[in-house]
Amino acid sequence: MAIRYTGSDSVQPLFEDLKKQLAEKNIPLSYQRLKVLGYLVQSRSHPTVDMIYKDLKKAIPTLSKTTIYNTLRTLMQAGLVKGISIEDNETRYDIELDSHGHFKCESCGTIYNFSANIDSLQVEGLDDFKVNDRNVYYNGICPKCLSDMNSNVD
Amino acid sequence: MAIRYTGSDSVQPLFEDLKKQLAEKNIPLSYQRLKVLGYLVQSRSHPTVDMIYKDLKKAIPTLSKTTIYNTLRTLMQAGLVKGISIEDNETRYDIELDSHGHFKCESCGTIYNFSANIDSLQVEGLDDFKVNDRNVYYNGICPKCLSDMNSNVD
DNA sequence: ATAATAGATTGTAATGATAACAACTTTATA
DNA sequence: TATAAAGTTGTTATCATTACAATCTATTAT
Repeated sequence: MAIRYTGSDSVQPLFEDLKKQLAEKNIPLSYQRLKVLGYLVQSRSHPTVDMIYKDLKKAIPTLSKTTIYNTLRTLMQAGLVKGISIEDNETRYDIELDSHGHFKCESCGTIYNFSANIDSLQVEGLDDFKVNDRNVYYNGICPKCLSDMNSNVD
Repeated sequence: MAIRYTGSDSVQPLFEDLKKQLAEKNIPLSYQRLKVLGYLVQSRSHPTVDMIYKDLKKAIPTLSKTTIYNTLRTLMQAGLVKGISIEDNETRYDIELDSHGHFKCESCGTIYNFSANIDSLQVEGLDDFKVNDRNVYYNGICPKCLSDMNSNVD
């Protein structure tokens, strides 16, 4: 399977580490920010702003969508969160961990992580460029949808 | 330099080849479609819909933006054109050639091509996935902006 | 050549994600 | 406790993209 970082045992330490990183950067963790960060850490589902909003709204009825946008911008500027846009109008957000690729299923829309050693990619002609970030996006059909398709063929 | 496919000598054959491909797929080339395709081939600048529209509007005053969208969708479905979305709300369009990476300058917004051997990338965990497309997106500062920054330091 | 039909183009209106902004609330500081 | 700074909220504005209906163009059959 391609999904990584899903072991629930790794969630808690990760969360603690992120909180520490924010403290070090003097970014105060309000209740809302804490919840957004916790959502990203625990779901690991590359959610959209709307997904985060709808889910957290249950626990925080006064929550505003603007706060989600603001918080995500703050977390991105702090380098803890990354926005990923795979040919979709809605940006998705992911905790910034060690380099990994993203696979988007064209059938169900799910975005999977997969292990990718970005240093192994042979590139040419970037000698004079200052590279800050490297992303790998794949598209295709995920195993789940592949088997669904096969069982629906008549 | 990272830019490829800019030799003007290669533009004409490329254009002819694309026209042939379209003919083979029974996609009629209207005047508008021809112009859009020609724009993509000759500029190789990863334009947005608006850029294409504004530029072609000069030559075709009756041109509609919807036609640009329609044409690009048609060309994408035919596999000749690819939409690329590097963390920007506006989709950019590129002629589909042999695999190459895209570099977006965070300062000036220009998107450069660079040579990338996507087969060399070491990935893991995609055995059960059907991969249809692979993309590599880099971010950073381009040489031009780098030198501008240096000369502006006081 | 002409009529019928399918497809392409156009302009307008609708949708939906994101940003701008001002008012209000909370937290930190003196 | 008073004051300032920052965070949150709701509303409004913006802008890319899509939906849709009307018009135009090209192709095919008569």
